[in-house]
Amino acid sequence: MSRVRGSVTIDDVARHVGVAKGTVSRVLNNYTDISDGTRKRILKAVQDLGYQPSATARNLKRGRQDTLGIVIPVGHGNGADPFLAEFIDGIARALDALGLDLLVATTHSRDHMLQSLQRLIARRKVDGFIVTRTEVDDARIAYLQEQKFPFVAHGRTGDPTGYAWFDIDNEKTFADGVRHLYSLGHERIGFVGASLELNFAIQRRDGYRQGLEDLGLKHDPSLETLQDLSERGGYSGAEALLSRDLPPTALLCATDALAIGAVQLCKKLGLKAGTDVTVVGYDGLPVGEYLDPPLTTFSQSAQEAGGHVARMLIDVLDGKDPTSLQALAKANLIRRASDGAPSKTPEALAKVLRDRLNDQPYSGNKGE
Amino acid sequence: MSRVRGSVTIDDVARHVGVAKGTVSRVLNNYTDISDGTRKRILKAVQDLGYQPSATARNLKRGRQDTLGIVIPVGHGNGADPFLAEFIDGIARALDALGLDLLVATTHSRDHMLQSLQRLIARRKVDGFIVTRTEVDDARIAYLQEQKFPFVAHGRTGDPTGYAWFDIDNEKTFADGVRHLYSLGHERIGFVGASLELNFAIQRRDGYRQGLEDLGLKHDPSLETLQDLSERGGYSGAEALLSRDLPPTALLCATDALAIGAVQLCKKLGLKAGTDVTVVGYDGLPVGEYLDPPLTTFSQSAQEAGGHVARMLIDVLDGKDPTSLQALAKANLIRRASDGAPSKTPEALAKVLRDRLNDQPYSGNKGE
DNA sequence: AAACCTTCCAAAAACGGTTTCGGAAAAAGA
DNA sequence: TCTTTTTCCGAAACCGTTTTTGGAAGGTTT
Repeated sequence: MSRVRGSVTIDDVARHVGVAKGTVSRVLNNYTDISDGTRKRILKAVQDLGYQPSATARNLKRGRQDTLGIVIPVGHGNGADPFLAEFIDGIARALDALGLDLLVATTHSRDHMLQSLQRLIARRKVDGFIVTRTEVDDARIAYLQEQKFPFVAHGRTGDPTGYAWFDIDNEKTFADGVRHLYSLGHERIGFVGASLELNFAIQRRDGYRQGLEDLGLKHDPSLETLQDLSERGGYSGAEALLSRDLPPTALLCATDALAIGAVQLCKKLGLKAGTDVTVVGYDGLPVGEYLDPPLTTFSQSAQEAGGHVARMLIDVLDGKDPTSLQALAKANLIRRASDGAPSKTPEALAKVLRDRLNDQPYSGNKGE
Repeated sequence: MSRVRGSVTIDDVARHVGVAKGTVSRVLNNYTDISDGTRKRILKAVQDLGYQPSATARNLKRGRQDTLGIVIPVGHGNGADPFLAEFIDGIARALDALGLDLLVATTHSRDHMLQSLQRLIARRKVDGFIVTRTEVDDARIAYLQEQKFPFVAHGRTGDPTGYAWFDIDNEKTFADGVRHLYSLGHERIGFVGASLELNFAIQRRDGYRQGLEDLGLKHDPSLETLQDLSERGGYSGAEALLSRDLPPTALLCATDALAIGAVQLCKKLGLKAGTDVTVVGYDGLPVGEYLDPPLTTFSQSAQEAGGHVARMLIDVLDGKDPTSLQALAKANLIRRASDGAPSKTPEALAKVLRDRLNDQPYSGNKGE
């Protein structure tokens, strides 16, 4: 690869003005020990020549890159996460204001993710990391802590001490979700969750259980199912729960993708979400609005979250104690039309379903 | 911001082995004038010490960053583009294989986009750019060409000569779309397009017109409408077209977002897409599958496109003539359920609509 | 045996900035 | 007027690599 630009360097400026390059540098970095006269002359020359310092040279001397990194896991074949796109936008905006940049690496396996992290650190391409989709026991976080490399996590791990994180209060949100459903009249409330490796999956399930307990509802384990984090998973999960002897009248889902699959199953069974069965998701995906029925969901602003996390990381880099940087945000309920008062008792629902629940295989055309 | 790591440098390795650092460098860069003995000793030391060269120092000397840039426009408040997320993934994967990285900047206005470009170039943070969402008359491309800075465009401009690009054959795809609808039995086919600043908008409209001409169908300008690139735009566009005296029985939409809005309007009018009116989109958004009805659409693999573009840019950096790097890809029809044979003649449809088309305002809850 | 190649590597010079050090000139104090 | 302090800036060191230069040691030719 060729190097293209014979750009103007600090030496050119210095020569042009007739000063030492150190002087130019000092002017540009706002040192005070420069007379007004030379400062002006130098500034003018900089302007005239269109000089911009080379980030590389500066970084070399300063030992800092002015670049933050994010390593994003791209799922097992499923499309890219719409949440992440907005999240990245939020980060990029916050960084832009400070003249920092964002390096994005994608990874497709756990090993590869660690490798990328190592490479970026060892080659000193970034000053810090943003870690997303934390797992209960997260190898990346362990590694970064061990290396004492600055980072901020979006989401917590099983042991959320000793590092900076920003997270949604999943427990509270899902407890609120249960409360909401109860206030609509539901008493048998099912939970379609995700595999417990991801920490938020645990938190959301716990929130669900806590919500039941708060209301004095009995926790029925048969009303809880853990599935793949996909529409397909939501489909199977809903199928499992609705085929119980006494099915739930409402399904609280850990993510919108799961909820979309659940709605899909209802449709197959001739059940209308929002009236026959209530389905609530989480993520606030914009597209939820165009589903039939429009999906009721919990939402956080991914963009705000990104900005927040970015600013936290900058604080860490500025030397703030990571331990003191831990923030919990709230998600808000967006009521659209997939929730409502139960139109049937669980018993009545069971009766309707017994007739229909024969063989209704999943029929999306995504997976295999 | 603190600099954190006192990592091992090439000097450490050299001292450890007892050679000059230049020698270590030559070993690591596969020079041939090193005896097998010292080569082995050095390699071992590198291994033992866990030495990784500093990207910054190397870049400074080589004048190359091993980093590519992408500046992505984030729309006017609408959510992040799901296409871009996959596109970026495709790029990142291709780069990863070569040890390159991707710098992502987001911008929210035209001016700001140029600024970002300038900054990244002047500070020499990237070796080349990937430009997305080309406009007919694209300031970014003009700037990059003027600066002779390497780049590849995803999509063409009005004058697609003199630079490397990768694009979908929009004309052909949309002509095919018309043909498909005609083969289903439609003869009055409407087009819901997007504002003509974006180059693909022109191409798609032209393809629509070409398709009509190929089939000997008369082009009726009143069956063509240009809208904002959003669900809301699709809604208004469909509304406009369906309220013609002799409405179309099929709507070909320039993007999925438009198609989603069009389906939304149909629903409001009590029309079922796929039977009463046919709606076809473009983008292959995964979520289209979960709409009611599942959306028929044209699809290209965003991930493949990203990989392709990345490899093209690397070719450019390797000195290939950009002019010789221009590729046209095909999009494929994904038939789901929003298309079908017309159930009514345009006259019959008009009659049904006259009764219903009173005041059915747009009722999404996104924008206002 | 002198002259000439090779082979291999040390030393030093970049790359383009920032930062430290120190000293000349000007200003202030005695 | 002579010292002391400030103000301002030049010179040089440094960041961690790559690349150029040149030369010592050994092997080949004449």
